[in-house]
Amino acid sequence: MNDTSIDDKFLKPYDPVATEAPIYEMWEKSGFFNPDVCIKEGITAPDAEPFSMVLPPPNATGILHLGSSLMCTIQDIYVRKNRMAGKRTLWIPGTDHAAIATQSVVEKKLDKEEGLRRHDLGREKLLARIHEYVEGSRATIQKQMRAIGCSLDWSREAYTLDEKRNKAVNKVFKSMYDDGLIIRKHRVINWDPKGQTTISDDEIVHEERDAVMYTFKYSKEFPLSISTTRPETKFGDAAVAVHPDDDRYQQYVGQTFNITFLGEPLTITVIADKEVDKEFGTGVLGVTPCHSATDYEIAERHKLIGVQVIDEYGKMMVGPEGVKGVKTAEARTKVAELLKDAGLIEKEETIKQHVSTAERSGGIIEPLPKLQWFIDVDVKIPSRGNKTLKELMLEAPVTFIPDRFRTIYEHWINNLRPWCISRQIWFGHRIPVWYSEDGAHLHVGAEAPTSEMGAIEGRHWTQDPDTLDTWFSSGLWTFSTLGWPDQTDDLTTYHPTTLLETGSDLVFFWVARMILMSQYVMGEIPFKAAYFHGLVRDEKGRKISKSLGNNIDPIDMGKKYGTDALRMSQIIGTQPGADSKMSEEKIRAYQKFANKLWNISRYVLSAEKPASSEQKENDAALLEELNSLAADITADIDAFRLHLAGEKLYHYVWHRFADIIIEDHKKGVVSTQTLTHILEKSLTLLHPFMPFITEEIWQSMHKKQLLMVEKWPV
RNA sequence: GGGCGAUUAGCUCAGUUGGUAGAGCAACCCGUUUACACCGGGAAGGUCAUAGGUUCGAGUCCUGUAUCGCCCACCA
Repeated sequence: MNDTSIDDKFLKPYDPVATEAPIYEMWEKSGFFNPDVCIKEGITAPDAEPFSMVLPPPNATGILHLGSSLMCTIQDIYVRKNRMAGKRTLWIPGTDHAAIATQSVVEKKLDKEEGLRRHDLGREKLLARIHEYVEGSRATIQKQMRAIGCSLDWSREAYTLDEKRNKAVNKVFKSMYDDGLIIRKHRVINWDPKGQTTISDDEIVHEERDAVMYTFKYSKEFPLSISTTRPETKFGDAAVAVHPDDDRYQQYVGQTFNITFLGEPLTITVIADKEVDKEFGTGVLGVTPCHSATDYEIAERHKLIGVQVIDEYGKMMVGPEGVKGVKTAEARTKVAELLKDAGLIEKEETIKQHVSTAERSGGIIEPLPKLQWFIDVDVKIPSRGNKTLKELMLEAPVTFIPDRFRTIYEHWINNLRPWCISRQIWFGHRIPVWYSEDGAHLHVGAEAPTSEMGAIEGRHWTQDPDTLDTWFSSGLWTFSTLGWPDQTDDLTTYHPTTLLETGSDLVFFWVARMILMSQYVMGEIPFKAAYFHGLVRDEKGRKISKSLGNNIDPIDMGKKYGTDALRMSQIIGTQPGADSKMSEEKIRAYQKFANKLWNISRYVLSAEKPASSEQKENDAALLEELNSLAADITADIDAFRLHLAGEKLYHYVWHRFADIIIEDHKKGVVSTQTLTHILEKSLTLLHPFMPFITEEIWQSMHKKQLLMVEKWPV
């Protein structure tokens, strides 16, 4: 008899647009994205092994790009496979408030559209506008994640700046403060004159530029010549330093000179310090404690104090006419001219120089002395076996994929300096520190101290105006999303998380910070393995950028070729840690594959069904082959070889199933029963990679259960 | 300056412990319209960057070189 019930939709090519949204809705309604529902419905055993991941929270400013869709696809493959394999599987969504990034986007928007600056609105109003903006863009992000097919547990969604996460942030801050890890101190920090805030060492991008190096003397009377690319800073010099073994200058070491530098009085002490390179320039280093981190350290060692000569807007605070009040770049030229006029310049040469710029604003970093909050990574922590944060990070048993990232990570930790965590912007977690009116007392906590808390009565307390580096709250993500500081069941079950998957550009910013925070707060690693994907580039291998206009919108691609085709095209040919190239042509290739699968299903579903079960000569061998494929695919996924798993499935479905097995069925050497079985198992194995079309076909086979929770066949 | 990665068919890339080079796309020839033209069949295409070494045997391991790329870095 003929099965006439095959759906008419199979008579046409596969239509992803009509299919995908209803399928996602069906999944979401089932509640199976939430592991608790899976247990309640008997899909998952209550004592099954957990599998958990956090979604790297996209920036609240973000729209989805090809990097995000690759990330979502990889993670969704793991989540779906493990859920099908019977694990208690949890994947937590969220968004990142991305402090500086978001505030600057909104500020630019306000300036452009309404001509408003941050101080026109004030703190409260600006924050309200930012929150409004963030709400809108979070909704977009959620929609996009659904479009990619992410099987995220939306009931557990989190936001790095929501109330619960704020509670976690404040608690960690207090605890780190009490342990002496968070300290407030004066240091030369990275000041971004454009963004008007400090930034951490990691938020600096080095750019190579041409610069003129001047070799000159402060004055005629001064015996030593120095070399610098920044003569304008020399008004702040406190010393000149030479190497202790440099015979040329030993006679001057220890002497102090009171001189005049272009009309400004300077007191210069000659010191010996091993930091100085004898071979560079004249071998004499002008020490400017307030405007160079190196010089600050040298000065500290020799107990010298410098004067600040550049302000927060990058303008000169001292100097003669034409220098004072002028921006540094301009002042530099002017000082060079004045030195030339005074006959003090000995040499001028153009050299290549690395300039530090702020990652977000592009502003040229001005090292300035400031009182800021830091996390010290070299303080012994009694509650953690007297180990330092550095040690806790180094010994964390986290597997890196590919493993070369472990070396990169360790190298970074070994060179880590105190992490500056305070920012002079308004959007973010407010530093939970209060100062008494007279400045003599300090209180750490979310609220101003009350008398019960042992505060001194009658004092007026003001909260620190600064906010925290966005990575402080991101660092808590694996446990703050699971309910910490409350001791929740989620925390017990799902932490440490099983896997973290993210871009290789986040090794330091985020991955290292999560390991730091989790090791300190939880006393355990945040995840057992960290998997890194590379950059997604265009077909010519160029970075995706606004100025090149080479952006490919994954949502558009999904509509045009099908989300499954997009997912496959991003997985195949992409190894962990390596950059990948994307083109529409590649996506189109997998659209054809989706359609092939569609037509295979059409054939199988309309194949004549035998009255009773029958065996054909090729059946046994085919089933054995399929079992071995399933084992192979499982091993590939578990060993992070998604590109191989995807390729093998593609090859099997097209060149074994379609080309050979179906043809053999036509010849009568394969039973319909076996054919149907092969289709079902192929759909199951393909489901994590191509969830929409496989579910759609599965549903057309009149299955009671969703393919999404079908048992993984190994 | 330090570290890392890549180099395989025209293009994009596989090649998991060393055992006679693979796929997709493009191009070429032929065919088919009752699963699929978003198709089928066929043929073509590579001294695996380069020079050495280890081995019975190297795309795969070791050393050097070149080119490209990335990350880190307080030589002013």
